[in-house]
Amino acid sequence: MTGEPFFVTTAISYPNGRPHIGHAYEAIATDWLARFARLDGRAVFFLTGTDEHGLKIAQAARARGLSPRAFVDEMSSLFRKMAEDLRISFDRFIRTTDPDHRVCAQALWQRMAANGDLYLGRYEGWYSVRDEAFWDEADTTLDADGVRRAPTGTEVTWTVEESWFFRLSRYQERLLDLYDRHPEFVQPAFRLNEMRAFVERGLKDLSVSRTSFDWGIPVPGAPGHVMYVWVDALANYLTPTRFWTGEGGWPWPAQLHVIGKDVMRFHAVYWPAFLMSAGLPLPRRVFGHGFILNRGEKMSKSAGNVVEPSELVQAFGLDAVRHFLLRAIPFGQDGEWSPEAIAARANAELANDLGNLAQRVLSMIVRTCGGRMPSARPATPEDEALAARARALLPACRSAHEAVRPDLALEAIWDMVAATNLYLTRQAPWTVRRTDPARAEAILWRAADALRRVGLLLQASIPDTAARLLDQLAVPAGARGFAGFDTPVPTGTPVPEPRPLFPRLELPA
RNA sequence: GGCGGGGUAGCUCAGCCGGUGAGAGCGCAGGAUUCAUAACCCUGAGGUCGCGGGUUCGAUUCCCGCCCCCGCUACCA
Repeated sequence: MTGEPFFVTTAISYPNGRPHIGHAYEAIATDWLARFARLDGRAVFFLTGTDEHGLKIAQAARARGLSPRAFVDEMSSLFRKMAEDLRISFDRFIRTTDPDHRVCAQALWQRMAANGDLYLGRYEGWYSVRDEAFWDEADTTLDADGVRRAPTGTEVTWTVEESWFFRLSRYQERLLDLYDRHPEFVQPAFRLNEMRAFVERGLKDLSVSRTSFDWGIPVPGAPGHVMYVWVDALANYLTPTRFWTGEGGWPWPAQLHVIGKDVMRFHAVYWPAFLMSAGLPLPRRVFGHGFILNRGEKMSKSAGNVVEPSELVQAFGLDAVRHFLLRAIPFGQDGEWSPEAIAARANAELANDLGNLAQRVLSMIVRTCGGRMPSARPATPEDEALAARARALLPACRSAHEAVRPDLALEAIWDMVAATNLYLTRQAPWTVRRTDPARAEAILWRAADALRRVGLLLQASIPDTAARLLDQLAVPAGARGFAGFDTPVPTGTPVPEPRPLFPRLELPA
């Protein structure tokens, strides 16, 4: 049931700018997956990090008057800090400048070369000396003065550069076969269709080295060449496996790569082709999530709507942010975000539905049950109905986890919270206890146990709040894994005086 | 242009292979209640189900045309 190891990754971030809510979203969603799997007793390896090579980094560093190395040291630390602030439970924060990653990327390269898939060729295109970059012809303009210019306004000239190429064209059939045999490889499903359509149109070989800049991993045996993005960046997933030594690493393949929809092709086409070339197993799945739009608009510096994750956490608290992102947006779709939406969701669900439920149940237990966990007593049909729902919650959440849909898991959990509130209102233990104290205790026990299960499951999404809830329910630290899902808190266990679980938030002015 | 997906209550969306009075959550308005974080519970809100045709006893659900939106259509990650 729970034996399968779970190696899960985010994409690595390109730290030429500061982390934004999009980075936070991917990290939080993947963190939910990792925490859930750990709670479910699986061996988890959660990898995230930064992709630090390339021209843009070198340019950004120069603009700051820093060496590339000094620049990425600083920028990467911002991403790591973000992950820590968001309580992302990564097992390794990888940097593509890490020594073992360099070895890994070169080992991958050599495997691909050994398979005859890398050859020296020429990369040609419209090159801007000022930008140090090639531009698509479609992006350039031929101005009235007869000069062709890049979007940046700099002059471009047709330039030929020596480059290593990967024989991607060899892999068209094998990729299509992969999509046919393992349609779950690319998710959501509509992305698979896009990837298949892309591959069906025919694949050209891929330029995978550059000589025009040197901030990158050297190509083995090819002085002057550094790897150009794909082999370097994608190899990060392989680095913790130490596949090149055959020992000491986390077992490959990864179960899941969580990525943004913008890097779908690189993970669903190039990456499996690289691995096939290297004779390595493929990851089980690649899941492309959507973007978080600020009031319906993509964030950009020019629009002045860039929000840093730390600001959100400061304004609303970490769990309000985590809860909103996981709950409010169907994972895989784009979603909209606003301060009002975060606060409204937190108030309605964390404070009112959940927090108030905990408060009403626990305060009655403390006040009317002598501060000790009551006992179940014979169950009524209403009790059984609630219990059946509660038991079904773990399987439902497991399904949502398997489907990479935290939103569906949280929907099921909040249905349970609502059912428990309704149960409590209908059973009215505050009235029953005047005539039948034992029955009132049984009702409170039933509600408390539903809350306990909710609390266990919420550890994946809102770990701080969930921990407080479980503390208040007197759930022992050793009984908080899903293995204990059907194990109630023993009758008679002292229950502490409850404190409001989650405060109502005021809207920022 | 090609391929794919969409346009359903103020907002976000459910609505398998056509059929009793078109749903949920949020928001809003009433009510009830007081165990509880003015929370929980109940009720209502009267939406051309994008537009126009067609098939059918009957279509939001099938077919055709049109309008609009979105994704993919290779070297910025």
